[in-house]
Order: sequence, then C-alpha cells, then structure tokens
Amino acid sequence: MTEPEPTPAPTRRGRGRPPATGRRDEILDAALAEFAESGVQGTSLAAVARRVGLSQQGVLHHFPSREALLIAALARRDEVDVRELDGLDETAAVVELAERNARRPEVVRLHSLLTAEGLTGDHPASDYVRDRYARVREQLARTLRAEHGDRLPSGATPDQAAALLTAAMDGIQLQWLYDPDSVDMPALVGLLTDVLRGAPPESGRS
Amino acid sequence: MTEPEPTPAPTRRGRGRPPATGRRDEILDAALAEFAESGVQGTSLAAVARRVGLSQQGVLHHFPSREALLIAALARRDEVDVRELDGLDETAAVVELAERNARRPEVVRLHSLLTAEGLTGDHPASDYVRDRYARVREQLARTLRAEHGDRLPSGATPDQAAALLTAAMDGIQLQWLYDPDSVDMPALVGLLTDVLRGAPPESGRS
DNA sequence: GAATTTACCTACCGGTCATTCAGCAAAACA
DNA sequence: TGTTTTGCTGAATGACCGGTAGGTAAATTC
Repeated sequence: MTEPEPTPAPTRRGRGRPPATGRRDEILDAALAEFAESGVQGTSLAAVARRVGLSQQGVLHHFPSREALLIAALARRDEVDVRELDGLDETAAVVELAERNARRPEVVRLHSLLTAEGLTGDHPASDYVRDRYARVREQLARTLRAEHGDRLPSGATPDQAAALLTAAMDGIQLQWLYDPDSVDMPALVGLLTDVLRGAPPESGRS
Repeated sequence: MTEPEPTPAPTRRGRGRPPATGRRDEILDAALAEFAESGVQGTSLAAVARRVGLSQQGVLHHFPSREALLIAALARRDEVDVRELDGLDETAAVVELAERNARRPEVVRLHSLLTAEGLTGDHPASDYVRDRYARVREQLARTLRAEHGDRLPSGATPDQAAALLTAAMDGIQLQWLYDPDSVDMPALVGLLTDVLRGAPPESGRS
C-alpha cells in the first residue's frame, strides 16, 4: 500500500476521443490468465499481447510498463478476492469455497503460483500475498471466535485454527493441482473443520 | 523417471587429466541456492556461474545445457529429501521435521518455490514434485496406519490424515516464510497431529 | 472542418538469455 | 617429451526481453 492509486483508470481529459475502458480489462484478464499458466516471471509482455490480439506496444500503450501491468492485474484480482472473502462468515462456507474452487483450476493455479512467487525478492506479488494472508486469517479467526469463543472444542485457539485452515487449503490446492482425480478438496477441508471443531468421528466422508 | 542416469558423474576415460568431481557439486549447490532465492524460472546460467566464481561457459562445460543443470540439481536435492523422509517413521517425527525446517528457511523456500513452479507447463520440477508428494503421503499414511490402524481416533483415514498433514505443512511453511515471527510451525503441526489423533484438548501450546 | 485525444502500429535500441566454437593451461600417462 | 584429457576463458550468435520514438487512423469537441 505505497501508492493510493497504482494505475488509475483513464479519465476524460478535454475533448478528443474518449478512452475505451474495455481493452484495459481485456489486457488485465489476459495477463492474469497468462500468470496462471506460466507464472509471473514466465510471462512476457509479448505473450499477454498475443492473447488479446495486440502488438506488444499496443499493451504498453495502456500500461506504461510491464511492472505497472502486473500491479494493475494483481489489483484487479484483489477486488474479486476481497468479495469472496466476505462470504466466509461461517465455518461451513470454507467447504463451499473448496467446492467452488474445485470447479475453477485456473484461479487456484493463479493463487498458488502468486503465493510462491511472492517469496522471491521484490516481487510485485509480495504485498498482494501478504495482505491476502492477513485478511484471510483475520476473517477466519473472527468467524471461528464468533462460533466458539476463545477456544475451540478441539483445544485450538481461533488464531491457530485459522492459520491451520488457511494452510491446509493452500496445501490441498497444491496436491489437487498436481493430481485432481485423487484429491477431494471439499472432503478434506470438511474433515479438517470437523476435527478442529471437535466433532465426533462420523464415518461418512470419503 | 524417464532416464536412469540423467547426468552421469564423469568417469575416468583414458590417461589424461582426471576429472575433478568437486566443482560439479559446487555448481549444483549454487544452482539450488539460486533457485531458493529467485526461483527456477528466475535463475540464469550467469547467476549460477557468478555464485561459483566461474564464467557462464565454465558452468556449461560441466553440464551440457541449462536444462541438464536444472535436472541434475533437482536430482541432488532429491537425495537429501529421500533421506529425510526415512525419518518419518512415527507421527512425532513430523513435529521434529517442522522444528528442523524452522532453522533453515532456504530449504523451505526452495521447496515451496519448486512446488509451485512445477505447476507451470513442462517444468523440470514437475516430476520431482509429483514424486515427492507421492512418497511423502505414502510414507506418512504408512506410519499413521501402523500407529492407529485403518481409522484414526478423530475419524480420519490414514490417507486423509496424510494428505491433510502434508498440506498443512506446505501451507504453514508458506505463511511462515512470509511472516516468520508470528507463525510457530512446530506448534501448529503439533496441534494438527494431536487433533487428528483425537487427543484431548491440552491448553499448553501457544 | 480544425483541433485534440485515444488507440493503436512499425521500426528500432540496448540488454540479457542460452548456446556454440575455438583456443589455452594444467594434469596425468606413455 | 609428447599425447591426451580435463577445466576452463573469450568471443560470437541469434532469440527474446522491456522500452522508446515516430507515425497513422479514428473518434470526439469546438
């Protein structure tokens, strides 16, 4: 959060031709799709341009530099993320999220790749991931605390359970991406939530 | 496992100067260190060369191509991995592993980066990660089955518990790498193993 | 219609990338 | 001593990278 407006949308400035906002979003979506396939480091301006059917310089017309494009793309992704996070107002919603994710591997891939790439020095995804972790764990801990107070039946604190749930979701996603058929994301997430809430062993889930 | 010997160690062939095996390993270690810092995609031959104090061509003398170097480096890393996996012969060992990992962030970084990068198309780390996942989960499931039979007290099957434990370790490592001070890896891993084994809530761990 | 602003494109530049080639010094053996 | 093999270096190549400069067509206002 160093800059208030990383890449402000183009605004009308005088009389000339009005800016077409559609292309901008097309480019951002193409960039995010490319990230999910090849990673941020592995994505070139040319690849993004090719995807939207523009020349490399056409892309550079909408975003002053590669870096600016990355940041804008992450900001766009962030909007969606924030909206999804609001849905986690009860523990069961985590399982629903896992079910939804199981139907959109590209999003999961993008998230997993960004999380790891943010670890490398001065990567544009670093802040995005850090913020995301903070928000997710906080939201999750709040939900757990509202449901169980300061200590879950299993003995875990809300903060611990939130960290574990977040971690498990990330890790399960990785295993699922490597082998979608033999990893049942919702079942595993559901199992963990049950166990953390100290639910009695039901022999149901596969 | 396509090739039996990806990069065979140099062997004496005639009378001339004997090959010095030391340099090879130096280069591989430098490559792995560089991967941990910048990722595989972000690592150039020049960067590896600089780290060992050689010219780019000096590195290429020991390995025919960049690709060969990557594969050899991953194979080297794999040897260590296999040895560590043997130690997981009881559930408590997972916590010890977490404690050990908390003292060597570079190894954890390397592992996390490789796991994610292996997701991108035809990446040399793909096979490495896939094999690793298979081994870890199998070993873990075997240990859990030996200790608890076909169903843990919490109701989870050994396979489920193994997947969850592996996932949680990976996810916790990510959170820890982003914020080492506020994430207690061994505590969280210990908590999860306790919960999975259906242990009564002890108010001990922080 | 003139002025202006957007939305591109082609051409170009310097840097970095992996890879190849030619060569040289050191080390072993005959 | 001569030969062979290893372990390098220096120079060159072509692909690709992000970024700049300059130009053109379309859209909009005056």
